Amino acid sequence: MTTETDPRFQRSREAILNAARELLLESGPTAVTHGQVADRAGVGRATVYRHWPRTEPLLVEAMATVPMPFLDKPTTPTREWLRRELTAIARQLELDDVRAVSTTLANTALWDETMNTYRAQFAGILTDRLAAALDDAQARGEISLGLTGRNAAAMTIGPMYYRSTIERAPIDSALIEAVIAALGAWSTDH
Amino acid sequence: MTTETDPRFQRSREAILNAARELLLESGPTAVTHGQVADRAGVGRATVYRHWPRTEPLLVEAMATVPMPFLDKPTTPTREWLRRELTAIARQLELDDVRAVSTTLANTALWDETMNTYRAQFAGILTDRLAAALDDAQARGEISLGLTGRNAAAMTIGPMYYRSTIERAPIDSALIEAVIAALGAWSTDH
DNA sequence: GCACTGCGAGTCAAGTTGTCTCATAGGATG
DNA sequence: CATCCTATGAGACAACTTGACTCGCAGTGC
Repeated sequence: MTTETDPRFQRSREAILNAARELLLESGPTAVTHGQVADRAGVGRATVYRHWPRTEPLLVEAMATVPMPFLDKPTTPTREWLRRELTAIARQLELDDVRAVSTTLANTALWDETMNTYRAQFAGILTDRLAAALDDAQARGEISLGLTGRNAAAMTIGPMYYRSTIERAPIDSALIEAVIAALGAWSTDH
Repeated sequence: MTTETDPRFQRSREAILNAARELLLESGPTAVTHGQVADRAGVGRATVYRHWPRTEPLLVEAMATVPMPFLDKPTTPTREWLRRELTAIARQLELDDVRAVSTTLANTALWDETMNTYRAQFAGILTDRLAAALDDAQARGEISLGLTGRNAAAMTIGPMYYRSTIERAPIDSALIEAVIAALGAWSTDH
């Protein structure tokens, strides 16, 4: 039996990750310390140090346990798929934990390389999936794109992200329709 | 002579604010502690406590010393004014300190009421100024708005903010043109 | 020069951080 | 069931941080 498969190891690991996530959501990234995590998780402080000698990687892994909004596999018509997916992202952004994770990510990534890697990965997935779906829609003649695939992610998710994290107001469907319309000229016969 | 006008008081205050700002930009909000600020500012630790018994208000005031991008007084044609102002905001967002302040604001405001007040104020100024300028442009017949004034700020600043803080990539002029076009139907004779 | 007061340096208790040790008990193996 | 292995909890520990307080000094206005 290796360490990784030991049930005791797994139990501690899960308890620590859950505690770290709860602390992040309740009190912010600064609350994720070895001591507070140990108390919350009901494990010894030494155990937290054994699993994660540094808090940053623990915070990254704890954040990764929060279900983040990603774009699902594209369906046609692309416009309907977009409306559905963006509405889903809007709903997710209303959740405290998604806001906490995304703003913590954007902030801590400025000074922590581990966080920056996670940020780049997160942004890359969204950009790539949206660009691929839109390229496909254009190839099928559903849209004549008004901007590059690279700019599409910023143009669609950007306004919702800003509304949710800076303005801290709900995302109305008019905003979603506006960003969809802003992508280019949609053909009517789809 | 009151305390506030005492040059010694002012000198300490400035040195502390500068040190706090430098620490924020170099190492993030967690680096802004009484001890580190005192060392950096070249003042005694007790002096920092005398001026700011708690670190959050110090952090807020230090952040307020960073020149943030705001929309300048509108000129006509509104489209030109917008292009100029958004380009200025884009340039500002490329600066490390503006990114640091805005992401710190979005993140810490989730758990700190002082920060949340500052965030609301910041967001409100941008939203109001943009809405006023666009309403005026519509009254003058320069644009037929495709969205509410309330959604205009998210639609224009959102994509640039997302590009700069989540994607961490430069803001190209195509993105700026795209957000301007997305606001509505611009008349050609202006 | 004189009175005032902000300041630096230092002290102190309480709490935190990171490391280490050791007895215990959970779990695999036979 | 007996045996071995090892993750764990409890605790000790030094180093450091935090927040509060004291006091002599020196910059400042009069």
